[in-house]
Amino acid sequence: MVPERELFAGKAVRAARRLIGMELVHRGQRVRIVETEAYVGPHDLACHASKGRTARTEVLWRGPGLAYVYLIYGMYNCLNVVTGPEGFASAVLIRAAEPLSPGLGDLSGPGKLCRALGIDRSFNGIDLCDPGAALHLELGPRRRVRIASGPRINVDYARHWAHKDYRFMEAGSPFGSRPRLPLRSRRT
DNA sequence: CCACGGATCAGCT
DNA sequence: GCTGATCCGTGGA
Repeated sequence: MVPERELFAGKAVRAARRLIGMELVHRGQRVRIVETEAYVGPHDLACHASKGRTARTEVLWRGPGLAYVYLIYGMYNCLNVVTGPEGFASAVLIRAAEPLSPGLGDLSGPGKLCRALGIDRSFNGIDLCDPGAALHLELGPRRRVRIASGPRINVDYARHWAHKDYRFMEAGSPFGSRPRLPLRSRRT
């Protein structure tokens, strides 16, 4: 079952927490999300929306539940879920997942996850809440997860925004990216 | 037109 | 811990 779009229509931090434990499905391959980062809006210097609306980032303004896929360092793709009320540009980066289908290999990083699932920029704008979409989300089995938080990775340029605890990970998961998060931990 | 830097990763030290 | 690979998006001239 796909998640309600409303789950992503609020603040990015809330969506980032809720995405932990959800599953991504592409061509019959299935993964379980264990790590996310929130990019909370145009005022967040680490959020691509802070640079203004461009052809690349336009999907961030189109509404919650859509995929924002961009190329980083010339060689890796990163998958995000657009969040917030329509017109408030924010998103959640999917950083790592646990493989549920055989043969997927290591998904412990945003670039690796996209490479393993074959996600590239042609998926930009796809509706992740549409069960018929080539790539979509599904609610996993309902289960309580402990979530640890810490600062986002590689956003040192974002001044005080770099220190905010906008990175979330299933506590103790061996499938997250490094560095691990022994930080704050709380049940949701 | 051109220069610069990045929401990464693998491979090394 | 550090570095290079690799190329698009952006901003300035």
